[in-house]
Amino acid sequence: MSQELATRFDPRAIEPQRYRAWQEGGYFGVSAAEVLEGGRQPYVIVIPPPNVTAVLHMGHGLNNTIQDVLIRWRRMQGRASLWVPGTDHAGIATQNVVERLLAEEGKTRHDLGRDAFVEEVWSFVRETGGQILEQLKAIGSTCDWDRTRFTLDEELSRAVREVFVHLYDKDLIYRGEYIINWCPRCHTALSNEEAEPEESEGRLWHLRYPLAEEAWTAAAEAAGRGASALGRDGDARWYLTVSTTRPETMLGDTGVAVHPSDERYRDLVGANVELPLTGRTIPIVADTHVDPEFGSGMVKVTPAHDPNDFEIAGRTGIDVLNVMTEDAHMGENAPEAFRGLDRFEAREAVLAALDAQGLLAGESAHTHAVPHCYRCHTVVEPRLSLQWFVKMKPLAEPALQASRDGTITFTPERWKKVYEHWMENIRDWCISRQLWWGHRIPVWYCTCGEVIVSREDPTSCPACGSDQLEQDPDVLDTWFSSWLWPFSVFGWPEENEDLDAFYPTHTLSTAPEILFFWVARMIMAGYEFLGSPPFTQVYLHGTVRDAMGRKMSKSLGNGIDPLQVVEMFGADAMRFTLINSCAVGTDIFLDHEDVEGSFSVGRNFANKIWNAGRFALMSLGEGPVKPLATVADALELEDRWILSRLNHTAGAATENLERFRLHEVAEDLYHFFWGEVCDWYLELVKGRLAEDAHQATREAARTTLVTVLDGAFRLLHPIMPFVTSELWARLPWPEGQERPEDLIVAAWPEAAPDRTDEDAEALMGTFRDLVIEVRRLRKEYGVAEGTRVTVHLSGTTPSFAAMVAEREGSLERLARVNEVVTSGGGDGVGAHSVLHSGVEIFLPLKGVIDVDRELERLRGEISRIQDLLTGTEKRLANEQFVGRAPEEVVAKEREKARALGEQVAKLREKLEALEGADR
RNA sequence: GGUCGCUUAGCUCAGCUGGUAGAGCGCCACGUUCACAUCGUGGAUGUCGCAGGUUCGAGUCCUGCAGCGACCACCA
Repeated sequence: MSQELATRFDPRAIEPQRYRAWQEGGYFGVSAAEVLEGGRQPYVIVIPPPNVTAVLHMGHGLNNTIQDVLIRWRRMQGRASLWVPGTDHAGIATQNVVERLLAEEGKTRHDLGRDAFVEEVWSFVRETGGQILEQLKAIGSTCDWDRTRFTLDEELSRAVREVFVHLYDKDLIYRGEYIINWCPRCHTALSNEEAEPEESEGRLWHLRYPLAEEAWTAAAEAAGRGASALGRDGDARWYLTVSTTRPETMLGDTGVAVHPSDERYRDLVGANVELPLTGRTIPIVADTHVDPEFGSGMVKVTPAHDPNDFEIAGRTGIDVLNVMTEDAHMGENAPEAFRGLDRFEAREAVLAALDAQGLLAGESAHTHAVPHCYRCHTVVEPRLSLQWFVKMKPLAEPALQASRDGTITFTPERWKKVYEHWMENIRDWCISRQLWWGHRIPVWYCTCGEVIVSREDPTSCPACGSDQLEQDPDVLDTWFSSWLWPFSVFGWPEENEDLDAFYPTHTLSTAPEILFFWVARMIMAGYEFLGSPPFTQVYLHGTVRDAMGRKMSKSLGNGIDPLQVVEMFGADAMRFTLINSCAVGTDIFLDHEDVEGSFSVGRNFANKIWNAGRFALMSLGEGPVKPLATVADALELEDRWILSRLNHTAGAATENLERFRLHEVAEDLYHFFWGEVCDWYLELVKGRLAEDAHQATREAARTTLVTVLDGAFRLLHPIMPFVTSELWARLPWPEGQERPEDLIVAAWPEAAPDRTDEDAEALMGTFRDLVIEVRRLRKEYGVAEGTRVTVHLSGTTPSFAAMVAEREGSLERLARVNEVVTSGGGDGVGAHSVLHSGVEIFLPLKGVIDVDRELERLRGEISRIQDLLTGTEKRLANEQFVGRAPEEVVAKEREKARALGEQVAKLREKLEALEGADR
């Protein structure tokens, strides 16, 4: 049967069938009964739901591979391992996609109207949405697909509605006028997290505001005290100077502020200022927000267009005047000359108008961070508007406590601090979005003024009985459904068995970028609505970046398509490469211009596993395999050694998985399989597996090989499920031992202290030393590959000598040694060396290599290098050179001299070894 | 400005509780011995950012300095 296996691993030939077989075997699904009645311990992960319109990218590839590794590992441990999949309706993102499609037909969403547009989005989502879940199957994800959820499902919408009403009834949801981040293009509010600041070179303009005449006397005195904001037009009017990066907002100024303890301006507080271009008069007020040290210590206050200024207005009682429309054009409150202008046009116009009146004092360069819309990149406009908010402070308390007392852990741990810092300074959450796609806010307004917040759609007003109710037009922030995900997927608020069995979940794996957006809010929701944490371990993985360190993204075109990688090298290769690169807390670098190079580690390893398995299956033959216990007496050193190593590796793998040290798991398994099983065990055991080998030793080797491969495949399975299960399924099985029906549910190997064999490990270590040293000496002295050599050892211990005597066949095979003399000796021409164990090696070379020719070659080499060295030393002795050449050149020359000197010394040593002895 | 983190081989990074510096990729040489050239064997390359300190011993702990980065908050 083994002849069927190709010499190269071809993942396309096995992966799809394997996945189908698992699905048909029903290995992904877990029922509540298994936990509640069967007593199985659950292990649950809810997937971070990708956007319903998303296409798999490498970030998903990484995150979902991590989750699948954990899920598969726990499943093998016997846990009721459940991974719940699903997608997110992704408000703005999805609406944008459909709006763009409409735009291609020259239509806007307004042309369709709300209901038709939402229906359009639905049909788009039904047709093309969720393809990412299909793509997850190609990378091997073992989600329980029967539990797939969507944040707009009826069940989940019920949870959203319940939560809104619950919070509203607790006075934790309120509606208020606030300055929010507004995207004038998307026409919606953005949370702080959705407004992405970007450093930009801006300008700071200095504007002059004339003081009302009655304040001139005070102004003159203030100027005498060093009030730098004050100035005068010759002998005429007094004015003050304020600075701004957004001059157009001055049209909405309703005050000028100074710090209350700023002595310079104390007499001017309460005085009036004539606001240019508007004909309005505004007061000077005192507020602690002003930094007396910055600029002139005087600030223009625009409450409707700046969050800080809005707060100043709240404290000082000055007016709030909105001069812009929702498109960020100048609105009806702006002077007629500017009305209708876009904000940037208005900026120019205002500057020109001020300049014309001599009120522009100048400008200076100014670097500051300007927030942009995370979706469309438009400059965000702070905007006064009526929005719904959640009071977060009360929700944050238990969620903060959970981190502090260790109920919830963060990996890497540094995120704990970041999380706690954010929670301690939490702000209210603006949850309304001016979109059509999403959960409609469950609030109705009656003409009588009554506000109805209800779990069911009301038909009439409970206050006046009118049926003229109007629902709030806004929808909820996408995260308002996402934060309920860990329990809404199990049917909450309905009491049910799934919830009992699977909530709280265990691990949440995601990117640190959404720690605040999502993770923190889920924790708060868990405590508020179910009184318990939604999960107990938060694992935050790194970002996938390109060779230049840039985040992989569609817009930069530097992404690598995971499906392409699967097509080229297989899912196993991709999974291994990703896990092998994700050391805790570090980002992953892949080169999109060299996909093959990026994934060669995984591809090569998968191929290595395949070929080792292929060889083993061929060598094992068809006959029955004996159980380990029955061949115990016939085990050879290498058998005991590799079984001990397997045990050790299993222990390390378990420990590292528990601590999310996935990179270490991958690396350890790679070295165990390649560096120990393949490089040593298989090589050592080849002779013993031959048909004509001694029966007892052959059976011991067969049993050990099966045991080791079984163990190795189990350990590798979570990371490389396809190649391992394909080979595992073909392994012959020890007689009388029960064989699990599939590797995917085979028991995870747990380490046992009594399976560690210290003696075997130590002896094997010295044996490996010996082989490596002989190989090295052979190469160094140019012994031809096929030539056999004799090895003399002195200073051996009896056990070492015995071990070597037993391993002569192996030494022949591994190092082309035809005889080992352990009684010391070893005179004559040859190579000497000392092992770590202190044993001395002598390799006679007389008759093995042409000593005279080697001597001649060495002498030639030495004189050649000596010439180079002499030249270099001459240069270094030359004062002209050392004095005038650039320092780095001289340093390089010194380095060269040192290296050459070392080389010569080494060659001389070798020469002496060959010459010294009498031949 | 605040907080956190990073600086180890040409590149990307491991090195978890202090005990003789590691991996992958790349590089050099040799190799068609029947699992694998997506391979084998051997090799070269590091004053572990700089300066101090604790210790028998420090890449690992402490202090300072320099450079880089992330996040948060932003000063008009």
